[in-house]
Amino acid sequence: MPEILTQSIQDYLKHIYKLNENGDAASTNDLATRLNIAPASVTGMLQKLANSKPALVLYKKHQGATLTKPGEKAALEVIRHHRLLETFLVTTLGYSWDEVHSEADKLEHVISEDFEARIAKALGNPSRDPHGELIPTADLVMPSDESRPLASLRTDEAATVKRVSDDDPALLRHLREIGVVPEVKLTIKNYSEFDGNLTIKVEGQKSNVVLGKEVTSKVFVDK
Amino acid sequence: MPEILTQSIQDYLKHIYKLNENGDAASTNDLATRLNIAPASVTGMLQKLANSKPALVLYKKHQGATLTKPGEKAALEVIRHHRLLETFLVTTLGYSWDEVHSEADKLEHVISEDFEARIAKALGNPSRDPHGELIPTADLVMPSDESRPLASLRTDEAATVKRVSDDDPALLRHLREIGVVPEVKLTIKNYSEFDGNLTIKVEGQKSNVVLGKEVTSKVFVDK
DNA sequence: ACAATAATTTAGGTTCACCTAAATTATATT
DNA sequence: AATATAATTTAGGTGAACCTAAATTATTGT
Repeated sequence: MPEILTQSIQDYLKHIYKLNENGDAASTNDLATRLNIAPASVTGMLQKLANSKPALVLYKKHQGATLTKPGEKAALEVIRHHRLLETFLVTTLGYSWDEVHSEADKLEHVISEDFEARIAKALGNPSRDPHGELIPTADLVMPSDESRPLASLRTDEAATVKRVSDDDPALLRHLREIGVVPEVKLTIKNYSEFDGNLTIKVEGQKSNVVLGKEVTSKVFVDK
Repeated sequence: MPEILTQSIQDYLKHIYKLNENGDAASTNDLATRLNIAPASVTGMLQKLANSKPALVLYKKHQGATLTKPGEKAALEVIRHHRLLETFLVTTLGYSWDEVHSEADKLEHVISEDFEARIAKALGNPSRDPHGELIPTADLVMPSDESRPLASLRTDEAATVKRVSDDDPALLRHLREIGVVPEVKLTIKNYSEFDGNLTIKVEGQKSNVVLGKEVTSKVFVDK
């Protein structure tokens, strides 16, 4: 039924996409948490999205939702808008990387394809946003991502920061302060079995930092 | 009741403001036409806006609506957003003046005060948009406008174009073609009593043009 | 295996902003 | 002044996207 993709539907698809990236179907509860709405409301919407033609999600009771091809294309369109906008806000209007997320969350739903094309061109068709996150291409293909969580590294391993999660401004300000930004190299000095903390030497920083899983699961690196 | 100004309410206030500029209260029918909705829906919304606290409009049955102070401030905020955005799109993204209106109509409702401040600064706090329309100041005061419709001029009068209506792309393309843009000088060569047509010599153009009231009522000039 | 707990769904609202059709009120014509 | 016409309002919907409370289904610990 939704030949019109409302703002709300776009948000559902975007979050289902992100939850699907971790391998499994997006659960009702996880979606409710991320969308800040009641689980019961999510059930209703998933049923609607699954029964629309074309179906945007694949949904089996109690087993969460997965995107169909059309649903994935729609999700990638929103994500492309979001990441291009974040890049644009930083590059053109001097926003810092912790300030762009909420602004992009509102703008992503209202810009035209023309606007998208114009900022993409003005920015030189970037492949990553200011947080290092990959930008879907104009034909809505998500480039492959080799990076893995910083949390998966162990003592003496070295790697390069590729991207960080963009949705927590406080975390972003902290990461900037300790120099953990895309393309910076780092080395693991110690791994603690008990709490999963990592002691890390960051390229260009005098002293080591100790980061917990809350942080290291949101930073992604390449070897 | 609306301590939250929905997109829809913002649109009502903006259009009531523009209708009020012509001296009289905004009628139910005129609003319905401009908002592309049924007159009955307008009545409902005007009642709501009049009964909200603070009241955003002054409304008496069958006599149309006028903005209250809070309503006017809210309207000017939307208009400031719109006109700054139009200026930004033209200056920064290379849009032409006939392409910006619909994009700004969507963006005006979602940008933050921070975004507004950033583009205002980047543009050097402009006082007019690309169509010459005055931009309300940051403290939401509309600068006074001395201009009058081109349609009010008569044979041998000369004037400078100050602004043109921004909402009809086809008209804007035509005006650009014949050189009728802000700050251009022109002289009335003839006025026709029968149809109100004006024959006009536009500065920098070889031949005169004849414009009907549909056009001359949407171009504003200063002596 | 069975109860306790957690996750999910169903059922029955609500609000917002629109709609149509019918009734009413204003305005204009003669 | 009476009537035709136009503008406006009332009344009674609708669909989208939420909500809460209760019921159901899954999962987990012992």
